[in-house]
Amino acid sequence: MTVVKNAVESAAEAETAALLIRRTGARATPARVRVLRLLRMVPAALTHHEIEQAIGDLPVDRVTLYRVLDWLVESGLAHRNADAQRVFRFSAAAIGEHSAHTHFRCENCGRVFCLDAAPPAPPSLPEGFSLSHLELDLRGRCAGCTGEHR
Amino acid sequence: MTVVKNAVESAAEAETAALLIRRTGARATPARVRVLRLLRMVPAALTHHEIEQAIGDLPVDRVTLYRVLDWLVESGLAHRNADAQRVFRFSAAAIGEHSAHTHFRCENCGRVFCLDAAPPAPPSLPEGFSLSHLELDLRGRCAGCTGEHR
DNA sequence: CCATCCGGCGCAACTCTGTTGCATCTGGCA
DNA sequence: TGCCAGATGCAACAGAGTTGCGCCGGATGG
Ligand SMILES: [Mn+2]
Ligand SMILES: [Mn+2]
Ligand SMILES: [Zn+2]
Ligand SMILES: [Zn+2]
Repeated sequence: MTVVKNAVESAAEAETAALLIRRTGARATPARVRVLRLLRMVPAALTHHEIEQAIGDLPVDRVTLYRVLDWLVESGLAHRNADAQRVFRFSAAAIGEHSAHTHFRCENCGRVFCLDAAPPAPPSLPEGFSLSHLELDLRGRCAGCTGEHR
Repeated sequence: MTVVKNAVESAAEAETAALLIRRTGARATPARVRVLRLLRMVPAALTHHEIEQAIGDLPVDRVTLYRVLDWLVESGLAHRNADAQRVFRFSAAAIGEHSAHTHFRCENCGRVFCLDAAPPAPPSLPEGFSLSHLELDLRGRCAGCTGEHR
């Protein structure tokens, strides 16, 4: 019952991912669809390694996965940022909007959570300075990690 | 004239660095003093590689430099954070005050400027999240780099 | 249908950044 | 000055990501 429902939802999610990919003019290959679907369904920023684990059955080649992730970032469908352990983490981009938004990074598990709080207004800069990027960097412990030992 | 003055200032900076190091109870070794002095004099967060270049004469062993940087971070004299290219960058910690303040990083020359604008108020977090660090990350072009080609 | 083409894939080898093990050396104190 | 815990230097290692190149298979045109 729930199994069937999940399977249907799963297929729908895959189709959505495929559409988003084709919309860019590129091919909706299995690797791309599977990775984008995963990123869109998981509320966190995942590492290359975590993604490899998560799509364990029918494994994707290591390099292919790197190239899929590069392509997703380049085409605007995903974000990449280096975590505190200097490993890249990938998360699905918000559909319509590329606009800046606020992130919370858990210092225990390394995951990144996207908050819907609007970014703060930029402060006044010294004469001659120009701003191209503004982001509020928030770190601490996520709900899942609060109260865990160490 | 200016040469002499710079040399004196240079020695004074080195002595300050040595004092800060001894104050922690550890040895003020040449490598530690040279690295901390550099970080304190440069208004930017530098990579291991950039630091190696900057203290070019009398080179420090690669591994020793890594260990010096680890020690500086561990002892609270420097900060480490991974940049967008997933490389660690190191900067001197503010002496008395660790309080959050606003930084502007020039994407052309890489320098970091400390603004006196107060950091924004923290947004409300999801249930169970706790905040330990808040920083406004501002990037763009500094006054010196505005209007330069590329 | 078939030929062709080109984007994507798989594998191997490589680079870059940082770490670990271990022998040797030395800063700072007695 | 002599001592020795704590630093250093060298070599080997590890993880994350990149590059080169030949191959494959889906799209496209006849
Ligand atoms: Mn996000
Ligand atoms: Mn600062
Ligand atoms: Zn967490
Ligand atoms: Zn600049």
